[in-house]
Amino acid sequence: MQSYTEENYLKIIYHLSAVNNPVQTNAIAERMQTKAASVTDMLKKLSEKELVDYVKYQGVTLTEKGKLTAINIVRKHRLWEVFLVEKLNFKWDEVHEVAEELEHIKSTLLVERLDEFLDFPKVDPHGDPIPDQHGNFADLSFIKLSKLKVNEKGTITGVSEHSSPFLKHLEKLGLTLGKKIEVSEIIDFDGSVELLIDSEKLNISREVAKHILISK
Amino acid sequence: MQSYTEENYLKIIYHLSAVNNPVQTNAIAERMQTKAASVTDMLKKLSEKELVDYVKYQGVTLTEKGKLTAINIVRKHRLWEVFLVEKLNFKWDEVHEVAEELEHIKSTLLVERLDEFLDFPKVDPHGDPIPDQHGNFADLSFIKLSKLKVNEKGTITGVSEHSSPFLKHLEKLGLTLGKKIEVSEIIDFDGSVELLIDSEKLNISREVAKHILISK
DNA sequence: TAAAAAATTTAGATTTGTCTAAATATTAAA
DNA sequence: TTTAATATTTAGACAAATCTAAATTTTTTA
Ligand SMILES: [Mn+2]
Ligand SMILES: [Mn+2]
Ligand SMILES: [Mn+2]
Ligand SMILES: [Mn+2]
Repeated sequence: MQSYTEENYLKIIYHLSAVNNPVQTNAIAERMQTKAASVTDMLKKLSEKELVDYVKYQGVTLTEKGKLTAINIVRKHRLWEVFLVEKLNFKWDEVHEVAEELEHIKSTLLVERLDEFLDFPKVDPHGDPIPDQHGNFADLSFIKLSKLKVNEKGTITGVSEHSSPFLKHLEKLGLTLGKKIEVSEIIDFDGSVELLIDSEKLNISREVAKHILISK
Repeated sequence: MQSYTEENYLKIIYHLSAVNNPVQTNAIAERMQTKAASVTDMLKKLSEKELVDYVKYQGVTLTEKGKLTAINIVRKHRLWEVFLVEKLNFKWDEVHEVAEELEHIKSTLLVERLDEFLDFPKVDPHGDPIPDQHGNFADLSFIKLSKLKVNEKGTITGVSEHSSPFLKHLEKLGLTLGKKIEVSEIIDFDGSVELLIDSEKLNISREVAKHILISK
């Protein structure tokens, strides 16, 4: 059994390793809002428990056991986010903090019943895929909206930035999951993107476009 | 803000003080499954935070602030139990352990939305009253089934023992909340009670009868 | 009311997770 | 390829919550 803290380390290592493997001490420290020295201590402990492979100065990789543990936490996090939005009418920018706490509740029965109650959702309110109880993800293919060319069409199916200000901004612009969009123009001057949504024109910054995920 | 551990102490002091006020160190130690010395340490800390009034060797009492904190945890515990039974099809003997974890989740919005989602329940799956957000309980009056005389009738509205074996036993006997019963005989020999439920006779031990709560 | 028993507190350690400052290793630059 | 910069680890401390063993206080019993 892992502590709350150990679970958070595993989850963060899991997310970071998607970008860069093995994962570096400083990267973990930044995400955990702690100091590198504390991370080193924890890596030794997780290594002792065979949840990570850790080589001094070289970085850390999850073992199979560590990976499954991490994925299970991600599963719980995302299921709770769906619950909060679908059943308790939370906004998509309000769920993350609470899910950070709920993801540590231990009962397996609870998770499986929650999954069933929510009708086995495949994605969370931000379009992130929800792994099944064996840790398998349905593979969804996304493209960044910023990669689309003029006249290309697609549907908003995710976001790669989860901060409340960003999500609220999208909401205000009407850029929510499921919306169909078409790129009508890409402005030379600043790279901003002009979209057609419901036959209305809308200009968004390149920065925003980079964090909107599209499927065709 | 209190730690998970502090919250558990406050909740236990709250429950114990209903039986015996001020609450004694050893009583707390037993309920917390810890040692008296650890309790003394924590009482000093809670006293420091003005959550309890503590006099060395004399025992401890909750302050108004401590009491409200404790009641809020009880509120969350019971709401989550309702959720587990009503929405996730848990049995009444399966909910307590999970609720022990869920009761510490911090979001106020979550609690109020959950309350609404559950349609503002007044009692939990064991018949225990759920306080409102201000800490007020609807006052329900119970009598122990063991206090009823022959020919008296009533409805099962609660239990005063929450262990899984006891609850499963009641379930098997059909003695669930809402059932109407009548005492048809009290056996001299062992004090056991003969009931009429749905015109069927059922004999239960005095020990069981003591933990079933009746309203008329 | 003095001794014995029970309850409680203090003293001193331990574990977990954290920190700062100093030492060491790795990587990048000159 | 030596030096400088960056990344990481070690050493030593600390706060929270716990424990055991010993000391103290309160309560009960004789
Ligand atoms: Mn999230
Ligand atoms: Mn999410
Ligand atoms: Mn309970
Ligand atoms: Mn209950």
